[in-house]
Amino acid sequence: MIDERREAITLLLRDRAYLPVAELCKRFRISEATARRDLEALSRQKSVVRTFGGALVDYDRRFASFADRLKLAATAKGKIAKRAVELIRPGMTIFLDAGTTTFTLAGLLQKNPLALTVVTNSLAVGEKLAHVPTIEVSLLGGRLLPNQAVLLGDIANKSAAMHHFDFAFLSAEAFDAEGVWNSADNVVELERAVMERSTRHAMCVDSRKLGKQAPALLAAWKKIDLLITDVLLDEARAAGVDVDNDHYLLA
Amino acid sequence: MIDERREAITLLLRDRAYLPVAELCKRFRISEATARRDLEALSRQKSVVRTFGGALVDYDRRFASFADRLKLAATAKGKIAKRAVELIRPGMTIFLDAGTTTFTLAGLLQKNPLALTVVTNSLAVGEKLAHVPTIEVSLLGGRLLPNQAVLLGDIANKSAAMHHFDFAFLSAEAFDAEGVWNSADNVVELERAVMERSTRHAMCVDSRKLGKQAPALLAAWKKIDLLITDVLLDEARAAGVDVDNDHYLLA
DNA sequence: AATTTTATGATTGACTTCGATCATATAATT
DNA sequence: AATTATATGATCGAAGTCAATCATAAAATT
Repeated sequence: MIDERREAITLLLRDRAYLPVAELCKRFRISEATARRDLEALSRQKSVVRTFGGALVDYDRRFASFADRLKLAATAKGKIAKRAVELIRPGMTIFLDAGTTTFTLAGLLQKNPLALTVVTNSLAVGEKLAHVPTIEVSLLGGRLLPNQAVLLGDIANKSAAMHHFDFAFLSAEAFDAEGVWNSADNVVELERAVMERSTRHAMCVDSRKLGKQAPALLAAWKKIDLLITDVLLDEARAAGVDVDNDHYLLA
Repeated sequence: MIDERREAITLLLRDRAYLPVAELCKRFRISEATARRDLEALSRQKSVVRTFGGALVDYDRRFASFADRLKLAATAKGKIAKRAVELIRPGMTIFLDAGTTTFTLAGLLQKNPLALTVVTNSLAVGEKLAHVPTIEVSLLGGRLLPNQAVLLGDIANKSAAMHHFDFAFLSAEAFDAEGVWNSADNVVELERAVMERSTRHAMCVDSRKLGKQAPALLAAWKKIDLLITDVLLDEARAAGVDVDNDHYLLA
């Protein structure tokens, strides 16, 4: 009973964006106290955000704990993103991967607009830049993953082949002596398709990911154009990362 | 001064989704009264929605006055959408066009889920159905139009060719003796590309659009599989609409 | 059946927000 | 410079919201 109701509330919230306590009472024939208790419970489990007098969908929740991940190593991500934008020249067509670092990069582009074409498989990135007048945004096609707002799959891979990128900014889950890793096969398949269509590409990974592995190997070091990270070159090399100065950028 | 500040507020809100009055005061060194006046003004011009203690981005505004258009002829759209879902069988791959009627249709699918593959060029439709467990959602690729959350352009057209649809549900701006019309060339180009890849297609248009024209002719009547509308067949034929009973469905 | 746990509704007082009103300050117009 | 219009801040009573507490009802456990 109680779980059903709370389920119904989150469902309702998905459509409504905002839900006042008073309306909750009317809709479910519930006292204010219970309504508040429901909202408190839901906000505790992070599926909604409380406001004074109501609640709203955690906007960024649509991107599966995106907000939380954004906060992790936020300063490192910020530095990496900053280095990355410095590589971007007006008129370029760039690819922005799905990921928190590239999302941060998109934030920088939004604040300091350049004339660009941006292609992405992330709805978060796309929607962030769609309003910027100087930027033309294209989305890849493909399967829309539930709770992630990311496009993947065969069609996404084929979609990538329909573009050419001057620069691709890719994110990753881990990097070690073998190379750069990511979370799933379909993710690295897309990233490889993008790399093939790019003049240059950069891997944007922060120090938390050094020395780790993830389920799918994206690329060995010799295939990687540029590593942008907050790890010092010496430290990276000590961990077996096979990059030289020409393929490395300190954030 | 005042306009700049209000501009800044909407900009801030784009990132934040929610903005409490108190924070507004701090950020802009402003009294509560002014903060409230700003929010009231912005909500009057519909760019934000007021809540008790703050304001939030008009969620649906991301889809350019989508909310307003949804309300127009809502009952007719509801009926049309209902007729349309009745045509959908489990296992089908269907295309849902961008538009308020097809968005309503998506709402019905969300409430009464079938096992389906849904392809769309509308982010609103895609995000609405992405969470439904039985439905696999694919987005077309293409240019993301600012303030519309719709994918269009050459790449979108080519993307359409990567699928095959058992049924395509298309929306339109107008219909008269000549056929069915829509708002722009790039819109009808995509719709034609979709029609070519569909076993069947249905035009979903409500009575307000009868006897009108729009900038681009989508298709003449002889090329149209099915018209779903709340206009009676006799009335439609009286207005020159060249459909017979086999190609017509009353909503 | 008795007992414990959980969910709910009602009440309370503290706190917050609201809109209205008024006085002041700043900007625009004459 | 004087006047008018607009924007702002402060105050205040009304109304709304909150968390806490308590009593009751329903459900689960024994």
